[in-house]
Amino acid sequence: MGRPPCCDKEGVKKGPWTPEEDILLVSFIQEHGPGNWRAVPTNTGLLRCSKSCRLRWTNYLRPGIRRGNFTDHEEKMIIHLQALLGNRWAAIASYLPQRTDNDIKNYWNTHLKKKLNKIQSGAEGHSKDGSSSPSQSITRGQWERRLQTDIHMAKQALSEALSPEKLSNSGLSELKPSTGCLSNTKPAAQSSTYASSTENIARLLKGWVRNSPKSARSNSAITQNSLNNMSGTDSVSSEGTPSKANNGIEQSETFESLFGFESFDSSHSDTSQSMSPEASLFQDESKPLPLSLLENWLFDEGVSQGKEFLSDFSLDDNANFF
DNA sequence: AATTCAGTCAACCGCAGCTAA
DNA sequence: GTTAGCTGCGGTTGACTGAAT
Repeated sequence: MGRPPCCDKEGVKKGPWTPEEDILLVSFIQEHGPGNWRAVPTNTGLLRCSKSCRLRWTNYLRPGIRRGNFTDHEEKMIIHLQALLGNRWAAIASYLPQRTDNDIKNYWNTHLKKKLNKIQSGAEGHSKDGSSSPSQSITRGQWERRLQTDIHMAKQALSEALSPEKLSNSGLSELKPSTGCLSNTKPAAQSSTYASSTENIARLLKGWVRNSPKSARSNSAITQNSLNNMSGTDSVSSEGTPSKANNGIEQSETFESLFGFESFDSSHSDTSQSMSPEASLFQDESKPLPLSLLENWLFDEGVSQGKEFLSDFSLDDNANFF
């Protein structure tokens, strides 16, 4: 009612972003901070839909994004979190603040799925029964035991993964601040057309915090920063004040705070409407979320949502198991 | 050297939830 | 209370690249 349309379908540019477009977008965000995406195309002159601008920012230009090779630890975390959370990439990404949900999703689809399939088919190859399909070849009991084992391992690995000592000692220690806010591990594949320009964008962003964006951020912007990105490397902290996080320089600190769930401090309480259920749950805690809470939540919701596999589990089994 | 194939990933699409008018 | 817009999310697509033939 009376609102201008999000983006006109005609006259909207699609496809890969050019360095010039990125610069426009970054300069706008430098000035105004992320959020209010609707205003971006009109104010910058970009012939892009606001959605596209947001995506470009969150998946590519946002400071603190780590690109390229996933560490073993990250890989394990993704596998285990996926086992627990399902394809909730945004939720998973919140545990890996330097990775975008898109990246994690891509990595899952291109690497991990295959890897797991291989492992699975390898395992199935051992349990030969010959007469029926692999999935039918194991008895229900065997299947349940295997599932229990998997879940147990996932649970263990997740709690290990989320323990601070592990974080500092593990591959995640690689999350130490790097020289640039944008990745320097850009795969060669992309470098041909654009990698060098991301460096330029990175340079542009370096002065971002110094000229920190106007703190006035819409709730949605804060929500986006705190949840979608969760990196804390956006210049807008909770309460909309410039944080000391700057261009990914404070990444390890960010990581700490993430895993301490400090990002969900009470100042975000007004953003809960747009949060995912798990995010809302976390946010209400405003302190480290015990794994058991997460699990409880998962099982509260999980049975009804895509976790039907658990419904074959007796509740007693679950109770004993967890 | 040319062609085909497979892998990767940035970007788009459509939906759902929320909010403003 | 209703409608329409905004944002976020997950699934999917398609362009690009390198390897294989």
